[in-house]
Amino acid sequence: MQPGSANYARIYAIVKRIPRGRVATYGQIATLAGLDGHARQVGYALHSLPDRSDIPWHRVINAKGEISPRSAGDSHELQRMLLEEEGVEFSLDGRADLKKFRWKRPADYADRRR
DNA sequence: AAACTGACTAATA
DNA sequence: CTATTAGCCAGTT
Repeated sequence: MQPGSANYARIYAIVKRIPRGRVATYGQIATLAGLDGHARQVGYALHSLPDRSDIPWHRVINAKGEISPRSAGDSHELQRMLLEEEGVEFSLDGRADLKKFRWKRPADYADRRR
């Protein structure tokens, strides 16, 4: 983790809630985390994430339903593989059907905290 | 401190 | 479908 982890913590908290076989977009995460408009920040948070963290970072993809390629040019393949194992299917273009796999936060989970 | 960068998104053309 | 523009804002240099 890194400086200013206040926001990171929220982002991670949301990502952690993404159930198996589901994905969420950066913008969505940002909004759910109360950081509406900070989509990029979400990307940063995940970027700084240690490899063996318990955060299912691979379930976070961009608004096109695609896995965001990064300069490093490696882990995004792994990401796709992980998602496919969870049941998320990718078309030949490497896109997932957000209509089907997009995670939606349960409306009444509000009291679930503690 | 100013400029640059970036796992982004959405609206237009 | 691609290209362009603009909005967003923290981390790095």
